[in-house]
Amino acid sequence: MSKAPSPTRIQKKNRAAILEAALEMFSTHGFRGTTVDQIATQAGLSKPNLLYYFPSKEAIFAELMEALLDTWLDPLRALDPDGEPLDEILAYVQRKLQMSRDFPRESRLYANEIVQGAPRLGDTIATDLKALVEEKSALLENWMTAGRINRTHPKHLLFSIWSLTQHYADFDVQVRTLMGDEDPYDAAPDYLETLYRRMLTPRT
Amino acid sequence: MSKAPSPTRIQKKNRAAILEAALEMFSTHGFRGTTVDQIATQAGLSKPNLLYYFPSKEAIFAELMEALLDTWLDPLRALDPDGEPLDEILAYVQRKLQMSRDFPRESRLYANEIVQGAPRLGDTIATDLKALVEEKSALLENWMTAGRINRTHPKHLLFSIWSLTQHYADFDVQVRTLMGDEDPYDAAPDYLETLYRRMLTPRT
DNA sequence: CTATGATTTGACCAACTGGTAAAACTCACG
DNA sequence: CGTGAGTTTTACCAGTTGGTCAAATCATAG
Repeated sequence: MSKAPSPTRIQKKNRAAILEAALEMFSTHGFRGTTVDQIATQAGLSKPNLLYYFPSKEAIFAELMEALLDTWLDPLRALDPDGEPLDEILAYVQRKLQMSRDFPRESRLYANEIVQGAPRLGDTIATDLKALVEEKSALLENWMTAGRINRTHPKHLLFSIWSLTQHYADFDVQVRTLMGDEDPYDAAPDYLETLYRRMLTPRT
Repeated sequence: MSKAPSPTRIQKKNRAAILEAALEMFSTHGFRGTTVDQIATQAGLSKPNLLYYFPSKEAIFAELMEALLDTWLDPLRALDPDGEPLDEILAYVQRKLQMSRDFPRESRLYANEIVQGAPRLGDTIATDLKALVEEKSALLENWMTAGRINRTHPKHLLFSIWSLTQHYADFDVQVRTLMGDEDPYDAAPDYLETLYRRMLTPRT
């Protein structure tokens, strides 16, 4: 069996600092646009020192991506089959919007990766994400068939939720430039709630 | 006055080939992720030969961006104050969706730039785009005040249109992976039309 | 054909980048 | 305090990259 060497206090601190710095840099400059030196400096280390903690630039990115995906799908997983459909969906939208506000860098890291064709992520999308999406769109389909929400295309519904919420993180610069003083997140929750309520409330 | 040397046949052909190749590479690998050699090869030229037509990698990118922005805003410019509000908006949505289908690389190029903080575009957004957005959101505001469409936040309305339509180009890999055989653009027009119709049709 | 400007190429370079090796230092623990 | 593992630094390297330059080649008007 492989012995897991328990990390020292310094290891824990430095690995965390590196991942934090890497998230900052990768999310704004992309993988190729980020240098190991930049990450090291941002983390307060020298380049060889950083490479003492991670074997390569790729390894840092990979670890970041893995952690990201795990938390990224949580809001969707939480969509409860036993809840009230409209409430469940609206709550999902708000959770997703909250993630854009709280973890914009993670959102941009993901966006960067997908826009460039998901070169380091393709498999995970095709398996984990795909499975989850199939499960949840079947659930949406059932709710529609039962007449509990308006009929529409379940997958496009999911895409629209992702796109609308992540837009506030991914296009943050543009959104803020165009909104001036007004904080985008002041009106966004209301806007999205209204949108999906009108979209999905069953016609009586 | 500066004399504009009229481009030869070869110049026209090669400059076009370079811009086409650069669009392909920049949109999938980003600025830093693309090498001049890659662009040259893709365009069927040698690297020094490419640099005979453009002074630098930056210059290629800049020319691409300028051309992009011009066409990118056309659909919004076409929003007609004298048209029937709901029809105008729905038509705008479809035009934008059509652009995602026809020019996905341009959409991804733009997305790449914005996600990374618009380092080479900041000014244009703050001036040209901002002016256009102010004008059109005032128009939307008027339509709402006149009760011709449901009241909502005009800028968030615009953001939502951009995000929903561009998502199909920017996240193309993810969308197609999750939809399997089904072509996303089969159902997308209908989905978006329904969404905005329900969202905006005035309550009688 | 030929001269002249337009185009293309091969050789090259300096800066940068990811990564390595080994020496030097630090720190916890007996 | 001493000692060995854990940590950090200095020096370095090989490959890549954006870009230059002068020579070679090509196209075409006269």
